[in-house]
Amino acid sequence: MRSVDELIERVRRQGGKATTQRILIWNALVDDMSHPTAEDLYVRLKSQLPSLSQATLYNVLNELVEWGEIRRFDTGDGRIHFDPDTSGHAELVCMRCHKVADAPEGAVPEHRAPDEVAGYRIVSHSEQYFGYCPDCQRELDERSGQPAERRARALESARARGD
Amino acid sequence: MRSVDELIERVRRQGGKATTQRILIWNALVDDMSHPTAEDLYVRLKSQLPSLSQATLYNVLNELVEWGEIRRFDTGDGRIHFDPDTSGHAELVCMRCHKVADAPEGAVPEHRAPDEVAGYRIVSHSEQYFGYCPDCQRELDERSGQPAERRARALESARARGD
DNA sequence: GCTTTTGTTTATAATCATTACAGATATGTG
DNA sequence: CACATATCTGTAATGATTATAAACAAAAGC
Repeated sequence: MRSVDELIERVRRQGGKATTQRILIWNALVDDMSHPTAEDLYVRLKSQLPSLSQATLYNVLNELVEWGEIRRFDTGDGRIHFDPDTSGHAELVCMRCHKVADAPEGAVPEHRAPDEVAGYRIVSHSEQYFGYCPDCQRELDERSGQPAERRARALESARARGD
Repeated sequence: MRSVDELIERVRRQGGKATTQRILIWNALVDDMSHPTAEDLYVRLKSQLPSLSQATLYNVLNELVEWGEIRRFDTGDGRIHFDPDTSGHAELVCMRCHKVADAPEGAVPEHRAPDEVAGYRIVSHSEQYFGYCPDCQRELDERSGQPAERRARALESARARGD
């Protein structure tokens, strides 16, 4: 399902309604490769539809996840990130700054999920590589000579600054 | 790192201290294949060390994750689950009841993470298959003839009951 | 062994993402 | 056009996780 028409068809088939909100959210998401959080999307969508409530956004995101149309994943930053790309690629997640990047083609094994595994009906699958991005490696190395306490404090304030 | 001695050595090497709490939490985790949440662990450990605080548990879990000694992952139930098994196997997660099972050997491709991908220093990796477990498939099928509203309500109360 | 240093723990308060709720609204249908 | 009902909105509630500051305990030095 990549077009709005298919979304509408699916909703209707289940006895649901093709609302402005569903269509808006789907359109915002379908081409978004930035791994946005719910908050990211809310800020963006609010300008297009000022009446939009967070509850609706969460509801629609959850149903899209349940249908396997988008994926949700955790990067360790305390929010859920969403991704419309269900093609089977992996993400690279920095455990220090929580940046997310798609693993470059061919860098790691890729594969589609089977429809069924051990009796489970599979609708999506998700793979993440956790580690430290080049920038954070550099910063960690610079601090490695310092006493442990200062190191910890520096790390904390780096987090506070904005991840 | 699979023994307490190695844990202690690692902590010391970083200028840290081998505390009762770190050792206790590591021991509780190292053989636990149940994909526990922080709350699960807290309840269990509290009986062994009544003074243990949640903050400490979270601190230690976070450091173990940062070291790549355990993995954290999201099942969609609103809490983080932890797993000491870093061997590269995948999890099966039910999107309705949020049960977690290890994918059986050979059911899906398995592989170790490389140490480096696209400049990221990788310390762990995590793969989940999301879908519906046999039990939930059965329940969803039973309800599929009913009007949409009743279906939604039934699902909600199933969630409320206890996932 | 005893003291000092400093990393860690504890208890509690605060945060903040997400969900629940109840009334208002909009969609699809006849 | 009117009806039935799925969905939306705004707000309150929830609950997992994190921040904070004082108390504690491990390691190092003497």
